[in-house]
Amino acid sequence: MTITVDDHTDLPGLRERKKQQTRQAIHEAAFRLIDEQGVDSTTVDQICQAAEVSSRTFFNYFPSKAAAALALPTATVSDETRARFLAARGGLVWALCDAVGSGTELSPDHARIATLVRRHPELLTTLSAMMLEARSQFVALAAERASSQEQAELAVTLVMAAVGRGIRDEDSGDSLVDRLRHTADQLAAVAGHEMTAARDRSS
Amino acid sequence: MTITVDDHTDLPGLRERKKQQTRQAIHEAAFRLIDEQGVDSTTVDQICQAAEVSSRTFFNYFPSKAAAALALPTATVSDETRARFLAARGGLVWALCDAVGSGTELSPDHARIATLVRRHPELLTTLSAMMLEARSQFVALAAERASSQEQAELAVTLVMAAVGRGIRDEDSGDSLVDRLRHTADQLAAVAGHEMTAARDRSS
DNA sequence: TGTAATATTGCATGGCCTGCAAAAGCGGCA
DNA sequence: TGCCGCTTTTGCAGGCCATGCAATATTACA
Repeated sequence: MTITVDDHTDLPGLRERKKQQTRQAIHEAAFRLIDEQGVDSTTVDQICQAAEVSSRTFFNYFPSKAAAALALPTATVSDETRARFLAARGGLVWALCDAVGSGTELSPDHARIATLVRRHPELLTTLSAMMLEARSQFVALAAERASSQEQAELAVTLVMAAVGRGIRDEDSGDSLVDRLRHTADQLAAVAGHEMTAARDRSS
Repeated sequence: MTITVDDHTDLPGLRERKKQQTRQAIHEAAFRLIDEQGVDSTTVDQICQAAEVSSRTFFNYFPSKAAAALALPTATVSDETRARFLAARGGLVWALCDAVGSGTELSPDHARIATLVRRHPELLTTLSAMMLEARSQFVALAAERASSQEQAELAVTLVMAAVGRGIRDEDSGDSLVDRLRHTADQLAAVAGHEMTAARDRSS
């Protein structure tokens, strides 16, 4: 007789738990060391020693030390995010801020990561590379609600640009989603203002 | 008796000319090989062989093969660009489009480079890293005309976001500067539209 | 022509990252 | 408990990228 646990909770099993544990250990070590010493002065081997894994294992989990320090989920649009986006009321950009923001926010400790990025701007290139990676997915998502492909791309471009700012001022009590919306609003203001004036001028 | 050339044209001298020539040779080789084989399949040594320089010399000119293929000028705000920006009429974003666009346009063959980037998206990360590098300079520039530091940063954020788009549709006959302005305009439209609606809703 | 300045090169070094195959650990089953 | 299939971890080999240093070649100029 198999002694399986009776409840229907998908308990992950020892295997999966250990994997997450290893991943977390690597991330923790990378985070701490890079925060203390900076990116360039920290070697992968150092991180491996601290996390007690082989360097080969390290690269099974992360493609680079910077990625390990950030440990952002593969910025994939989850089904849940997608459903919420499609159901959300409000405009395209408004809803997109929610999708992007909450997706990023999923990371257990995005506040810590934002601080790390602020203290070590070298990480910005890695971060923006990751966002670039995710971009096409968000465009596809946006296209499901946009009136045109172009509008979808523009909206994503705007929100992605806002992320850079939204991550910086972590201090304000607002959630990342709200900060994204606020920044998008400001961007529209700073441009729209004079742009409409310019359009008048040129016509 | 010194036999100096009499005219006041700053002719560069043999030394400088050779340097530019070497730089150009490296760029040309990197461009061609990467266009043919992709970034990852092209090694620095291949580029060096094609350009007939040692690999050590390669790194005296460019920090990476991707940078060599793009060969964008160190995206520094030239005095001329700065002067034109300060003198320009029109709004902050409007003028900034000119500064960023013409600065990028200085590259002798930005059209070729835009095509290369489109054909090899891996180069996007390098490109955006370069833009990130230049960002602070443009923020400083913008601050000289902006009413606040925040406005300066927002304006630069917007224009930089537009660059990504502006580089893509090289086809339209417009200049990069005009395309930047157009995109900034669109961005403002796509956001401003619903954002003001949202603001009304939340108040 | 001779000297100073600068550019190029070779060499050594260290770090990053990947593929491959062996070893170790986990999961189920009798 | 003991065995078998699967997944993860590890070691190793190897290639590439990138930088510092010192020697050499080239240019500038008097």
